Amino acid sequence: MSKRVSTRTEAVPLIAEVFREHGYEGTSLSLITSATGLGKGSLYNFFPGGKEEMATAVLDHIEAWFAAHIFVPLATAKAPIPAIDAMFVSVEEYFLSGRRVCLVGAFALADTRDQFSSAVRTYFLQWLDSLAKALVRAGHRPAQAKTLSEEIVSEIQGAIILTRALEDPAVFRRALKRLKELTLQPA
Amino acid sequence: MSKRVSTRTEAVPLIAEVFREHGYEGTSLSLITSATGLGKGSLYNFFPGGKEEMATAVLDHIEAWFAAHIFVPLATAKAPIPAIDAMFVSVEEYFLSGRRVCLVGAFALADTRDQFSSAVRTYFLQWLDSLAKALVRAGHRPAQAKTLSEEIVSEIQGAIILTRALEDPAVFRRALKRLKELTLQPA
DNA sequence: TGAAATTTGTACCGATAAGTACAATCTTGT
DNA sequence: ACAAGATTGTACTTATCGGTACAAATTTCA
Repeated sequence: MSKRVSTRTEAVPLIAEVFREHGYEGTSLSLITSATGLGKGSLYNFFPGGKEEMATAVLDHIEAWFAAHIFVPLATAKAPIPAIDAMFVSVEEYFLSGRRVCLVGAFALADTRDQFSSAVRTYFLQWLDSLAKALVRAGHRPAQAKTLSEEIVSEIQGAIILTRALEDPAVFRRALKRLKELTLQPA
Repeated sequence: MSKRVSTRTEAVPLIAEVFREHGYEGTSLSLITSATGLGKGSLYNFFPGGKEEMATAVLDHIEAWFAAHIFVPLATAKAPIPAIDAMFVSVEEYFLSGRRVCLVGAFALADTRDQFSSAVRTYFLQWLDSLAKALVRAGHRPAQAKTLSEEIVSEIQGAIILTRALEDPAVFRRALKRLKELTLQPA
């Protein structure tokens, strides 16, 4: 249980995992304490705003990770195809072939959507935008790139749900394979 | 708030809506009381097993609705194409163009997945299976029908997430349109 | 109508929630 | 070494949670 952690920075990814597993409402400070080894004193020292500030920190951390590993490469890499391929690899690893929940997606479904609407919206807008940019550079027409990026991001989210529902990671891998092929056929 | 309801049967859809809006953990008996007008006495009279039995009743109710309106027509209708078209119409209406959460999908993401794993699994298996059957009758090859049904069900779930994240029902409608076109092209 | 059974409001239970207060303990810079 | 500041464990508060007990009210039906 306790990972014995001692800084705010180290705590954030562990807290993220608690939110992923239990959702925002289902996450209690005692769960966070047992996941991090941090007592209330430390937690409220690191996050004076309590649970809400922890969730914000987690969402920031997630966005930073995706920006660095996915959004920026997609939007700026010279070669778009390798960047798109790398996205699919990162996505498969990050979401553990669909067994690991996308916290931002989960927040979009619950009533946390309203509380964290800006972070949720930004995350998906950045993903859609950067992916569409890469698709355009890969030879797709702008309108098609927009449609295609929406399809890809949607289906990644849906494939996580279906994978977890059926407890079969092959569902997720098949979805990624299908989506990857879609990116290779500029009309 | 209070809809003033007086039977178990009438209560179930109202309770379903509470679960959809707040998730399982976020749903409290007091929320259910204010949504239905039923006090604890009545609630525990109708649902002796408490919150868990309410969720089970809700899941059963949802499955029955989908079976009657979607799964059975898909699996048995003489003409598969109209049944598939009707599915898309029903889905768009039922999920309010993506603004309304799919409770079963949401349960698959949270740790409720374990508690209600059988209901969650069955719902999606029935959907996949009945849709694949219709696609086969519509001229798709069995393997392709299976893949395609997985793609359709996944993306419907993902489109709900994306629609809610961006607060833009057009996302959902575009996804449905795209998916519908996919069903019309047997290879 | 009146007895039996069902239904329901209310008071209560222990557990746990988020958050606060603060003294004790550690770090740190000099 | 030692004072100032940051950090943290512990005890506490208030609120709410899911659930139980049960008497009062209502319905049922002979």
